[in-house]
Amino acid sequence: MSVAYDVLNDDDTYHHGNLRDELIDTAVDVIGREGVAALSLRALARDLGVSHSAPTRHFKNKAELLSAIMEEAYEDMLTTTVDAGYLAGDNPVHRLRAMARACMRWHVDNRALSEVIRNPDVSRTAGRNVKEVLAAFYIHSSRAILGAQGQSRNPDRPVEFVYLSMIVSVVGAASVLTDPVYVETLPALDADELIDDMVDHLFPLKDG
Amino acid sequence: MSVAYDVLNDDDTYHHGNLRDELIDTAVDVIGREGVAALSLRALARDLGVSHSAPTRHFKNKAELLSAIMEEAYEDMLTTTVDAGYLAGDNPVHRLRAMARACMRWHVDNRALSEVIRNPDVSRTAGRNVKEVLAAFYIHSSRAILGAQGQSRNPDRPVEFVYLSMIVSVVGAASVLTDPVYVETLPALDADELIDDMVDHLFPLKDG
DNA sequence: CTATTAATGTGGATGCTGACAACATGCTAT
DNA sequence: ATAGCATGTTGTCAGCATCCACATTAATAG
Repeated sequence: MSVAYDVLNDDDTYHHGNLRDELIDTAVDVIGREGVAALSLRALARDLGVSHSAPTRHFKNKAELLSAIMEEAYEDMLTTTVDAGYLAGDNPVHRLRAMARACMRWHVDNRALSEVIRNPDVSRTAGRNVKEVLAAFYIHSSRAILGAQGQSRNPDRPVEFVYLSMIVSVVGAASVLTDPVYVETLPALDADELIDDMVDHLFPLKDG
Repeated sequence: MSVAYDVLNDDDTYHHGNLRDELIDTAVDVIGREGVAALSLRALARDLGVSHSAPTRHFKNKAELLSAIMEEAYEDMLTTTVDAGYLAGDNPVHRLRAMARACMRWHVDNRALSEVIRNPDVSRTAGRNVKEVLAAFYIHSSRAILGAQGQSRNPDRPVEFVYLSMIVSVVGAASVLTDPVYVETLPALDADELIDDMVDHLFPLKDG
């Protein structure tokens, strides 16, 4: 009894074919433009020309969609950061600096994803996957930190604290650099300069 | 004791008497327990034993309520930080350290308020008031930073960058210390220790 | 002290959203 | 071919934000 459909969509197949991925993509799009609060499963479905409850097949609810985005985001952040470390060569200090810089840049370059993983309402739903990624992140980072400490950078500061300083700086920079209030309040806030400045003070090139 | 209770119990007055303030209070309560996403004007109205559209008289919509909370939060954060600076005495380094520590503590001690002012969906609605508070915050901070630089702390680093480092550390620490994922992932994460450690590295007591 | 007005709270209506259930379609393997 | 499964559709319901007309109280002017 589906003649009505053919009138509505001429060349459309019944199945969308790639709904899950496109849901995530357009969701990230919407978040980047209007924020997490503006996200609506029904609006997403409309945008993709699909019935209002089609997303249910892929994400039981809104929290699950955001959770999936968070997982992908964390994985992307991890690989980006670790890759930058390896590309930086063998000098431990250079490697650590490259990792910190890459991680900060990732947040600035992926505003929407960063906003999602920094959202408490989302991170409250984090599962084992996310925690494993963060554990891996900690391992990679602490290895690099130990290497840099071998070159007399903060040699007697506990590794966990150095790691936390890095994370805190990254997350804080992401918050400040993407927050419209700070961006408007502070004159000439250039992301690259701030990132360089912070990395220099976290892990200085010269001995301190 | 409070008027609200009498209204709830038997002495049914038509007017609530203090609805605006109690809306804010219980909203902060809810946010602290369940997060911003769980906030609902109707649920607030129910909790306060008032009709579902009574809040409209005080806040046109949810965004306006959150905006009001943000304003109060910023003001509270400013005065707490500035007061701590004055109480720390005349030594500029001590003063700056006290301010940074107080600001971090404020975020940790006021999880819900901190969550609100770090929420991009909320800060997008920030008005002149909030921006003026932040401008005042910058003035107070940069004065303290200039004083500390007179004692050879980061003497040739631009004031704005030192200020931003402080803000970034504060905001980042707030994010990390209140994020369940990080709290669970990292072993024995003590807020006080981390704050002390970060303040020591931001504004060291000894010359560096 | 009273009458008028502004502030505050009520109740109902509408439209959007999340969530669930029953049904339809197309792919794949046997 | 056909059974089973993944995917998409329609229908429905409850919760919520928001708007509106109306009721009650508080404040104030005369």
